[in-house]
Amino acid sequence: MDAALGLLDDGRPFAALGLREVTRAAGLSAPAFYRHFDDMDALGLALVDEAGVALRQLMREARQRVSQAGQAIPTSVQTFLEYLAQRTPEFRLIVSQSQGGSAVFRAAIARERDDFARELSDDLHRMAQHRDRPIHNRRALADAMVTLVFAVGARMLDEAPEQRADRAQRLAGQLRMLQRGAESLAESEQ
Amino acid sequence: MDAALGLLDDGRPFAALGLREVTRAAGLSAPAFYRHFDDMDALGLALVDEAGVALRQLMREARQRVSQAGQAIPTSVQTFLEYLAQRTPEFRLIVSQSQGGSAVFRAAIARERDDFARELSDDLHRMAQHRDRPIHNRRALADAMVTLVFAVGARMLDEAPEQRADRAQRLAGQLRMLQRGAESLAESEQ
DNA sequence: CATTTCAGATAACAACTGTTAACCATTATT
DNA sequence: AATAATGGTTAACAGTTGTTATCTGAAATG
Repeated sequence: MDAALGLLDDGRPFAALGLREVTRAAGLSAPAFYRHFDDMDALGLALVDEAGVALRQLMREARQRVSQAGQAIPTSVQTFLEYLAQRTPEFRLIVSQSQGGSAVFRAAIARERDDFARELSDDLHRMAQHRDRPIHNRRALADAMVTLVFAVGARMLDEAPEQRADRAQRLAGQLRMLQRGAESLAESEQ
Repeated sequence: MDAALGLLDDGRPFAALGLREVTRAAGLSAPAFYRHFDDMDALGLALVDEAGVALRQLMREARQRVSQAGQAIPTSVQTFLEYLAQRTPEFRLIVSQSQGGSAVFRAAIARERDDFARELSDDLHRMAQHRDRPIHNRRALADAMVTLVFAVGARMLDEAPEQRADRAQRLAGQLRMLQRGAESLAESEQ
């Protein structure tokens, strides 16, 4: 699995990886592959699962930090940046497979993403009660936020740290727009 | 070029296409490929260019419709939906290559995307003057909108028309959140 | 009309692909 | 201590890949 991740530098899609190529990178013979996976697809799914676990860990960590330091948006973006630097290959796999994989893959990733959005939606609910500012359409807001974070994260993969910092700051601003907009729409609805 | 697009159904990444495979689908012999392109990369870039042209056409059309019918966000989303249905393979190529291609590809697509965002930003400027509601960070707003539209469009590729309609409606709501948020932030800044 | 360009073809190349069969140590299990 | 399971090996397979050299006919150009 590490060998496969290692081959996914620049935008190399997982589907363009060969079975033999992976075993070669792992220092094994080609038939040894079948001792571990039926298929290249099986390997890919295992990697997506692993990346999902890491993502959930990240989210728990972000929640904890927010509960201590407040500043929900900047803190979360900061945590996300650290995750990105630390788990670059896994995140690369997720974003690349989310649109460059077969149906099974895309379904698996969509599930991870939806989990993420659902939990964020719950967080927003709690925050809204706490701050006493209702939110217009909680689920749509969470969805937009997650979409934005993933898309910006994907673009950051190509960039140097300074550029990443710029983009992160812009991302925080965009998230604030979303949040503010959802609150404002809730008010003018009443 | 049509043959290559035809091979890109489900999430098949362009990088996983073979030269021989493409010529075979086109009803040609393999060496005939070299009469037209140096490389598979050259083919890919040509396709991206073509898709970019279609995208700019779309935008001009959307602008024209908005200037007649008003309703900027719903009209634009509607136009985008039509584009999506009509140019599915090209759009699929764009989203798949935007994260599953080599550096050259990603650069080419990023340029198209930034053009799109810049023109939208100008539109927003004009609209803001017209409506007399200033906007907080025009460029970031346009960027977020484009990001959202592309990401949602990508997810719609897998879906049936009814689901697409739902998602389009949600997208319109999310864009409205962004717009409203940008206006609200501009007000509270003064 | 002669000639060049264009767009195709066939044949052949070495290299690589995924997969299977048969075999071999080491490690666990009974 | 005997047996089974695990994780690896080599050899071989038919197919496929990208690329080159060489040839052919039609179309455009002079």
